Order: sequence, then C-alpha cells, then structure tokens
Amino acid sequence: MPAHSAALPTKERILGAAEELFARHGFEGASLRQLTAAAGVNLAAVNYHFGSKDRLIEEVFRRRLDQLNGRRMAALQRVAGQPETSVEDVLAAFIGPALELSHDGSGSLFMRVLARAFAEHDDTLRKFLSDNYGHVMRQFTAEFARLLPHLSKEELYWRVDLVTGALTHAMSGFGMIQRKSDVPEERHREETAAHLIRFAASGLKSP
Amino acid sequence: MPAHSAALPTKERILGAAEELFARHGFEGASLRQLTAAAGVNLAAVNYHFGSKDRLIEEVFRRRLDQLNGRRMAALQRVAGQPETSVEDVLAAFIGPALELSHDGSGSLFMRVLARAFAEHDDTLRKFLSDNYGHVMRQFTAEFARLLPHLSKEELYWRVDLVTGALTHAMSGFGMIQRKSDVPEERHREETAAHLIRFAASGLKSP
DNA sequence: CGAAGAATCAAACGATCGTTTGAGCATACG
DNA sequence: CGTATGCTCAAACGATCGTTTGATTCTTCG
Repeated sequence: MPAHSAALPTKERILGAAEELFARHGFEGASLRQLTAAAGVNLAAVNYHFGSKDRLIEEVFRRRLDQLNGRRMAALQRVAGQPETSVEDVLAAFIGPALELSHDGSGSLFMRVLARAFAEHDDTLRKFLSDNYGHVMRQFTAEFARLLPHLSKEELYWRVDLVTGALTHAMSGFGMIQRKSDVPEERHREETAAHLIRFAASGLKSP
Repeated sequence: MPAHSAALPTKERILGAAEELFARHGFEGASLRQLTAAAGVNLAAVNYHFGSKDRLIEEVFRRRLDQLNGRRMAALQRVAGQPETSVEDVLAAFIGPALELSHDGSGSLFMRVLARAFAEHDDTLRKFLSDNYGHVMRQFTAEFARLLPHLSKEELYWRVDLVTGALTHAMSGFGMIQRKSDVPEERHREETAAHLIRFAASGLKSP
C-alpha cells in the first residue's frame, strides 16, 4: 500500500505533468526527464508506475476519456430514440461534456492532447483509441442516422467527420474559445456551446 | 553550380522524403538519419543544403504553401468584390487548390504535415506561418464579411475558424476522402469539393 | 590540363533519449 | 523487534539525436 504523500500521489502528479507537456510539445517532443522534473518526482518513477512511456501515454488518455465518454453516453441515452429529439439535442450531448472538461482547470489541456492524437497517424495509438472508445462515435452516428434518414450512409459519415474536425480544432484552443475576463465562466461555456451547436447542426442538416 | 544528378537534385530528394516522414512521424519523431536514408543522400547533406533541421521544416512548408496560397489568391481575385459572388464561390476558391494539391501524387502528404502544424503550438513555427501566409486567411475572411454582413465580427471569426478545422481535418485524410477505385480521379475531386463546400457554406450561412 | 569551387562522404562530436539497476528509505505486519 | 513490501533515489546502460569536421570526389571554367 502506498504511503499517503504530501500533496498528490506520485502517479497523479506524473499524469498531470504528462498531460501538460504532451499538449505543449507532443508525445515524442516531451521527454521523461522534463516530465518528471515538472512533476517533482524521480526519473525512474515513470517506468516503475507505468512500465514504459507508451503505457503512460495510454493512461493519460484513459483517465480523461473514461470520464468524458461516460458523460457523453449518459447524455445521449437521455435523448436517443425519443420522438421529439432534435439534431441539436444530440450535438449538445456530444459537445457539452467536452466543454465541461475543456474549461475545468486541470483538464483544459487534454483537448490539445486529443488534437495531437488525431494528427498522429501512429497505428498503435489509433488502434488503442478505436478499440476503447470507438463505440461512442458509432452510437452518436447511429442516432444522427435516425434523425437524418434522408442522408445516404456515405453522406452521413462525411458530415459527422467534418463536425468532428471542426469541434476538435475549436476545442483544442485555436479559435476564439478563450473567455474574456468580463464574462462569467458558465455563461461563456453556454455561449461557446451555442456557437458550436448552431454551426454543426447547420452543416449536418444541410439539404 | 550543382552537377545535374541522376534522378532528382539532392535538395528535392530531401524535401520529398522530409514531407513523407514529417507527415508519418511528426517533426520531432522523424530523424535526419531516417530522412537522409529514405532520400538516398548523405546525413550531412541536410545541414549543408538547408543549414539546420528547423530550416528544412520551413522549406517543406514554403515549397507547397507558396504554390497553394498563390492559387488560392488568384482564385479569390476572380470572384472578390463581384456583386453576383456567393459564399460557395469563395469557399471553392479556398478549397479547390487544396484538393488539387491533396490529390496530386507527390503532394498528397502535405495536408497531413499541415494538420500537424496546426496541432503544434510551437511558437516559432506558428509565427513563421502567420508572418508568411496570414494575409491569405485575412483576405478570405474579409470577403466572407462582405457576403455575410449581418454577422458580428466575433461570430464571423468563430465560423471561419470552424470551417478551417473541418477542412484541415478532412483533407489530412481522416475522413472518407479516399477515392474508390472505380471512380475517376477528377470526378472524385469534384464530389469531394461539393461535399466540403455544401457543409461549410451551410455552417457559415447559418442564421 | 590545372586550379577553384560545389557537393558528397565517413566519422566523430557532445547532448539527450528511454530504460534498467541496485542500494536505500519508509511503512506494514508477523 | 525483524522482516517483508512498496516506493524513491542517484547512477549508469546502450542507443540515437542534430550538428560539425576534414578529407575526398565531381564539375566547371580559365
């Protein structure tokens, strides 16, 4: 059993520093020496607690995606199959949890890590993400298919993919997603969600 | 003066191999040793011809972006300011040249390199891209502003940014952009452009 | 031809990478 | 108390990184 450390357990400190440095410098660009120095732990701690750098990368994803996709699925279940559900409702179920994470202090960098994962065409990482979280995208796509029955399968896949790209890009912090200092946090989140949902719904429902 | 080599000049061979390996493994992930081996040139050739790895990265961008943005600007000039110009026309001027490049044998990997550049928050690279090619995005945004006068500045920036994200994502090869073997190249390009333009125009014109 | 310059080459530079080792410290349990 | 067990630590492992050097080859031109 681990002794209760001063501030945070070593594993959590490593995961936090890894998230920040992976977002800033990429998976190959961030070294374990920078990482462990930032976390204030010994260099060997990574291999002791995680086995390897690759396994650490997977854990960085697992920690956030388990929560993020759990909330997405829960939100989807609340509207899926209902007769009065709109495209906007489904988009809100997809976007809302991501925005909560994105504006949640320690998790705000994870969206940038996720954007990097999309840019990586590394097969191992992509297979890990597809195996563990592919079912979420499939469920959302199925619900969109129900709400947009006039779209061919190919047309639907196209549009869902374009929506994914737009949201990933926006939420990884390139856009104007930064909150102005005179706007309250929660209100800014709602306005951001409204922007994203309006744009994506328009694209999805395009004739 | 360079002697005329067997196939391609050394500089071009390096640029070609760099584009492929940067797309596949990232800027830090691709080493000069892999790169020069793939190009069939000596390791020292990179520093001899380009000065450093960072300067090589810049040249990889310059070679493609000069052509890409030149064509974009030329296409934009043909429709900008005209009274009968539509949002779709401007989008076509932006997307068409990128699709030509994306489907042009040796240039097909460059869009993936560009997607990586977006994921990199490296200040040096971003400043280079902004300084050299920022005026292109500004010109297109100005034309969108003319065609969508009811949008606030903030709203317009939001939507242009979302369009950029969607297109970068799609053209870097995550979507279904791959051509089926029974569809002719040019027809597939037109259909792809039609998909992208319809989606983006819908998002931009959203009420 | 012969000198000059451009280009290529093998080899090495110091720095840094991910990973491993083995000793040392702390806590837990008989 | 003594001895496992979980954890941390400094140090080192071999490999690989970007870059530099100095000699060698090739090309051009007086």
